[in-house]
Amino acid sequence: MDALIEGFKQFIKKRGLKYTSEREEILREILSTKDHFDVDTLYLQLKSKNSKISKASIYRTIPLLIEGGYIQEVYKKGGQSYYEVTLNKRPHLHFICIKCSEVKEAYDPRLNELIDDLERASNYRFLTFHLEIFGLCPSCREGKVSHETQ
Amino acid sequence: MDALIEGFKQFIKKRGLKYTSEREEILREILSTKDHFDVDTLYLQLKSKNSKISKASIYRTIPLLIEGGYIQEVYKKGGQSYYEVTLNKRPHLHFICIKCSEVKEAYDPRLNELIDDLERASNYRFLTFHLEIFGLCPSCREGKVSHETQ
DNA sequence: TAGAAAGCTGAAAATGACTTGCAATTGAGA
DNA sequence: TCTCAATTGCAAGTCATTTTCAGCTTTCTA
Ligand SMILES: [Mn+2]
Ligand SMILES: [Mn+2]
Ligand SMILES: [Zn+2]
Ligand SMILES: [Zn+2]
Repeated sequence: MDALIEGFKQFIKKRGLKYTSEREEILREILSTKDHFDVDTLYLQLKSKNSKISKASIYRTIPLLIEGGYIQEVYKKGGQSYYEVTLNKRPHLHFICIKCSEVKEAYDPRLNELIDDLERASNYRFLTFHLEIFGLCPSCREGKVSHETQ
Repeated sequence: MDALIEGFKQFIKKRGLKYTSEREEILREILSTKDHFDVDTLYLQLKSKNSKISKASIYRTIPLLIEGGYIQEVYKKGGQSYYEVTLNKRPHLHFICIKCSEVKEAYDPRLNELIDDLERASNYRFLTFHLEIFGLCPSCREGKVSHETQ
């Protein structure tokens, strides 16, 4: 249906890999997710739709999706990696509340400028970056007790 | 000997904790380290000096040192956390080569300005941040075509 | 300064995210 | 349809970090 899905199929085939229903299903589920996601959440989402896909397959598919440019790892929290769909996303930073674990995105053109400048001024080749700011979100700084907690 | 060590002792006692030789030894070793370090390296360093301190104690002491402002977690690499002494360090970013794993620090006042601005413009309380840039270091980008993946 | 309660410590077991081995299954070209 | 390498689910394995627990210090008090 989607040009994106078709592109993924071509990407997979071009690499001499097999285009499986599992791989497509995983990509479709990810594309339907607007938020950041981790493997466990994705697994449960698929399971709730009666999918039989295993976590192992998700773990094996994620590197492919990253190499294909479909998703990116965007931050780590509580020992797990979180990802998001790359499409329609510009580089941005993540604020992580150390109390309630809420994550919020923020964009600032100065960040991209800064990173571009740093790359130009160096002999490095920059590929991606993570900017994670840790602190207290508005409600948690109010000394409220959070019920969501980790 | 050091005012820093004495300050740590006060910090520990003020919290109603016990000031043990292990805690002091760990702090001393960390202060003698100029570079970034991880738990394993620190453990082996201590061991090579005939210290009997266990990894468990290191893992238990690190949060205290962070809360006391003596060290900070500065990035994660290969599934491990890396730390550095906070003293005499300004906030900075880390460039991580995805090929050789080399890590290099970089400072840019614009980064701090940006972060300060973002905090002022929000209702968040910022405590720390990690800016990790992933890419290829000068020697690794020299097209030594690698088949070693990544 | 002895004695006891509260904290600590090392060693080992437990955790939890992620990876890997393997036998059965499936995709894709012939 | 046949063939076989790639892929999958499951279970076992890794590995950093956490936790359990019994013995050992630190502190406080009498
Ligand atoms: Mn994001
Ligand atoms: Mn640093
Ligand atoms: Zn919060
Ligand atoms: Zn390199």
